[in-house]
Amino acid sequence: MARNVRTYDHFCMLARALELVGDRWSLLVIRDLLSGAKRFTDLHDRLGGITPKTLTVRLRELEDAGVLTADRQPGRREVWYRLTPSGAELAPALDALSWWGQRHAARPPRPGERLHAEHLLRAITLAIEHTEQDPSPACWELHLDGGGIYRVACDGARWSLTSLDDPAAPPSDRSPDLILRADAAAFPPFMLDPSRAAELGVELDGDPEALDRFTRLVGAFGQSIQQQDDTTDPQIEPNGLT
Amino acid sequence: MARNVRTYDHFCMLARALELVGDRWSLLVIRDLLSGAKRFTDLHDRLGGITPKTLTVRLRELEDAGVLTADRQPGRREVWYRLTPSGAELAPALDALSWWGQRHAARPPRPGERLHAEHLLRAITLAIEHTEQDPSPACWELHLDGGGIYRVACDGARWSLTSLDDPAAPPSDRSPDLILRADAAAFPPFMLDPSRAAELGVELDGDPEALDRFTRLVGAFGQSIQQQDDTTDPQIEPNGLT
DNA sequence: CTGGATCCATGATGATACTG
DNA sequence: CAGTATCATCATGGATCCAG
Repeated sequence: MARNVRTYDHFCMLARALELVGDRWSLLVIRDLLSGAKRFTDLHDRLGGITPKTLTVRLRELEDAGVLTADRQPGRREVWYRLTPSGAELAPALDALSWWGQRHAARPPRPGERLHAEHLLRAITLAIEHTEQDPSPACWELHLDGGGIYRVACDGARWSLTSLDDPAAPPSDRSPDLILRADAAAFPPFMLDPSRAAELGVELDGDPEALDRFTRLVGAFGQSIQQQDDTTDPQIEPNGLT
Repeated sequence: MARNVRTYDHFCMLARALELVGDRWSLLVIRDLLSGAKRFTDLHDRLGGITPKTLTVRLRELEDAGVLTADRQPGRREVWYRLTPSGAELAPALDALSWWGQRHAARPPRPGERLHAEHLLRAITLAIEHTEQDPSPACWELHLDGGGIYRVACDGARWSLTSLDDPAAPPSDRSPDLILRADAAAFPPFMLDPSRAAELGVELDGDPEALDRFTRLVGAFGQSIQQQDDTTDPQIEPNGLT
């Protein structure tokens, strides 16, 4: 193999980590695999802007680094990329960086900025995780026409985001207490302003308590984003989501 | 200004964070400022391998990003670079990445690899933080001939690493219970194998309990590093440091 | 001396098109 | 679906030089 590994040559664990996952796009590839395995084109779609060549190179580097594996089943065209246990352990680091970004670089989407449902869901899940006091269990199932199926769940302590399109997605340990159906294109604007549900054709079903909690948590996130613009240093306060 | 900011154009808080601090060398600059303010040449020494041009560009970018500030006191030649509160809040993210590196990419120093006392101290502090059960307060002061002065301290819950060469270093809230004096060159080999203290001319003073704890914690770290080589995927177990 | 700036070489990334 | 191929551009490294 002998891939072109740019080193720092420091005896430093951070430098070592960055040699493995610090290249441009690498952490974003890992981000998109945290919710479950993806195919090459799934990743290419979500990573809008990356060229196929760079994506190929990154996938090979991360495979060499032991962070992900490529499942190439004989007789199937598709290649499913999946995090190894080592790669999955990067979750706390990505969450910490994302949470920093959310507090210091949040702003409403800009025109021309790609807005993928999965990234929006990750931001909301992270905000809830960091701000909701005394979380109770939850299981929301989101069916996005043309955008896949996701599960956002809380086990009573931690929240998680899972892509149910991954053929090996772990089964739920509880049935959904809320189901959302929406067009993939309508989903992001809805999440940023849940009051537009009817206008955007978003269907919500579930028991009243779950619906109320969903609307409250998502609404608080949307407001925290809409309040920010490019000139302020945003600060998300631990309130409003309790 | 209009610096050349390479964007991802994703509505994603991780991508936003990486646009600010994800360039090559950026997180290592922040790492070296976490222990206190540094001058240009201090950073250049610790970042061995970075060119002055790249360091200049990174410092300007991070200043624009609000992560650090440059103190240029009139009448003084030195420029002291210091993290802003926003920059200091990156500590959990850097710790998470470093800890991942320590568990998945640890190995003894390679020939030709730069081994700076500060980076070694950061690795040890992090390992102790993650593995010691029920930490009690501690305050170690390390005087390195030609390598500065550091304080490694525990307040009873969290460990910290502070460079006492920073003219604005926060005062200690307790007097040191252990003082180490060593030549800067002798310090890294000593930390990786504390039994070589006499041979390397390292002086240790303090009360017996503190000395015992220091030797135990540092010894466990050194062994966990020495056990690794480039072929194994290291795993640091939460034991031996209790 | 510190804190850079300048010039050039090279490697990494981007844009676009195409293929097994 | 999962990449390659080609070309252009940009970021980084290496070496040297300079002003306060």
